[in-house]
Amino acid sequence: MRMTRLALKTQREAPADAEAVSHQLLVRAGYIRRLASGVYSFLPLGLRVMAKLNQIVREEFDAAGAQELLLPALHPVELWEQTGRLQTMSDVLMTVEAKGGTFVLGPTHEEAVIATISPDLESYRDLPVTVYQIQTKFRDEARPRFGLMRTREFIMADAYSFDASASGMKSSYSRMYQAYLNIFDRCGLPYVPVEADSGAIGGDVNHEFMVPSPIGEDHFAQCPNCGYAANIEAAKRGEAAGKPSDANAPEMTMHSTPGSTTISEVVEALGSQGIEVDSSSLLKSLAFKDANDDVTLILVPGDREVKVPKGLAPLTDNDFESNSFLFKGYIGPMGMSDQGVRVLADYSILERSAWSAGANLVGHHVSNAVLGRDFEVDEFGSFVVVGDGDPCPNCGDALSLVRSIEAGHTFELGLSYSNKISSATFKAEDGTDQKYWMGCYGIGMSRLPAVIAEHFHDADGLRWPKSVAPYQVELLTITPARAPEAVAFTDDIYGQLRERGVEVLYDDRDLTPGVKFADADLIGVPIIAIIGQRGIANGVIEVKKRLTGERIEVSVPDIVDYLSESG
RNA sequence: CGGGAAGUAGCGCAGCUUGGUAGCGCGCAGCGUUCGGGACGCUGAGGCCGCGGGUUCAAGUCCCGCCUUCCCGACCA
Repeated sequence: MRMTRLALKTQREAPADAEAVSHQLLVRAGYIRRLASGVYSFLPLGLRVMAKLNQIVREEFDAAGAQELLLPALHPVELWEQTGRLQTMSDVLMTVEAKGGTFVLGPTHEEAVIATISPDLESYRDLPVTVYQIQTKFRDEARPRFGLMRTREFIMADAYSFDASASGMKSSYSRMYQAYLNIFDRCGLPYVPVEADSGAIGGDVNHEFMVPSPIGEDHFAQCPNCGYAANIEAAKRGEAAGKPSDANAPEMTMHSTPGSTTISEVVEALGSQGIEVDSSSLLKSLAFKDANDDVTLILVPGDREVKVPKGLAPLTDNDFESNSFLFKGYIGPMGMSDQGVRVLADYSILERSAWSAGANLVGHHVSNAVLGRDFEVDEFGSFVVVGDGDPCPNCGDALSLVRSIEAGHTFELGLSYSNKISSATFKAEDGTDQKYWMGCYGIGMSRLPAVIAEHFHDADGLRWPKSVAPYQVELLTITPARAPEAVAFTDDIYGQLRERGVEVLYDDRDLTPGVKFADADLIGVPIIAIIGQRGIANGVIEVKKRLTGERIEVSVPDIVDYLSESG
């Protein structure tokens, strides 16, 4: 493509609303442009990058046995009522009122794919099948940000596997998992597959593909020793080398702490009475109820955030009334088993012998409550949001937290969707109707250019890896208006390279050299060939590798071969 | 949804305190000089100063309401 013909205008300054480097560079270099908050157009260069990424996904998904199709973006609202997600995902759903009724603008396509494909999957003989699409999704994000990173309209590659059994699902899952590894490898990105929480999607086993980044909105915990890696929402801590409880601690003592119902207030109230406590030596005792309204108490250190196990919900004011022995703000673990309350404690509770805690009496807390002497715990486990330095659940080494961007997510859904949609059945070998065992697999395609740009840039601009670059080679002529020989030469090799199928961007604009160099660096094509009268006279062409900054001279007769091989 | 900041030419910004002919840089058009790392001179085009109302002889500027955008938090496949 000749730049004199290319719809492109680079900008020297980034728009004021661009915070992230990727956002600034993609806008400045003319890859994307904002149309509304969280809504971006892909300009010709940006679309070429998307096309490269889409091709990588198609090749790897196809190789894994998946078949491409295209589902609608408009979904009849009834479909979403069936699975209950009209309510559970209402925060992000955008709807359209049309003559034919109400439609959901698909934020994900589990419902739509089942409704579409189930007529073709009537028998166990038809399974397994994996289908995928690359499609625009809509989510009414509370806060779009960082350019392409979090948008309200975005492109996702999403695949769905259908199997006749749990084991079949697992093998479909592992094929797609491998495809994911291949895809991120080919994008040149550093990434870590981590165990994840399934969130609103539901299901059991699932992995997120995380790319470490300072602008990431997620964190995962990683063990440098054994390789354990899990999203902060799913990460578990292990048991530290335990400290035995000290039964010789001073007697448990009650203190008056009126009006102190938060950790910091209690620390202050006790401190003013000369009792040395800080938030880490105060028990945070939180009461939850399960589906049967049975109460569970969870103990974590006062400076830690509790990670609530599935199936438990915080007590409401009504619940406090019906459990008259629980006083909000003054709950402690002492005597709870007598009340029929199950007491769970984080492993970290084992690391200290004497605790301060609520006294189960309004306006009072106790000090020197000792585990095994003054209170009992029914079960220890991982009940905190994991932090830097917590022991790894596998090997006990210190975990570290890594800030990261979620680039992809894979789920074993099991029967969770099939059970909610009546058409999700097939005839099994024994003649009975069975439900599909499903998996789903999503990659945030329109997010990837931003993730890659975050990783591959320098002060001068973008530095695309070859596999996703909009063009492989850029030809840049110096002062074309005064260098007819160089122009004729460049026209010639431009034609030859195109004949060989090399993707070439040709900066034939009659601008001062500085502007052209700066634009080349900004746009970030991996190989830049600089052609001037001077080089031609010396029989050499200067070639710059954008990624490394390396400059080499290639003799004129070799230049086409060189560029088509390295490009 | 809570807290903060901002909307003036395609982009980046000044002008608002103290009301009186709307400016600068980049970009854009023309002419000339330049030409291996974002050159220079001259000329020119381009504005519902976010929207609506109010105060005033007069509002980009003061007052009220609304809208939009960005940041922090909450939320979140």
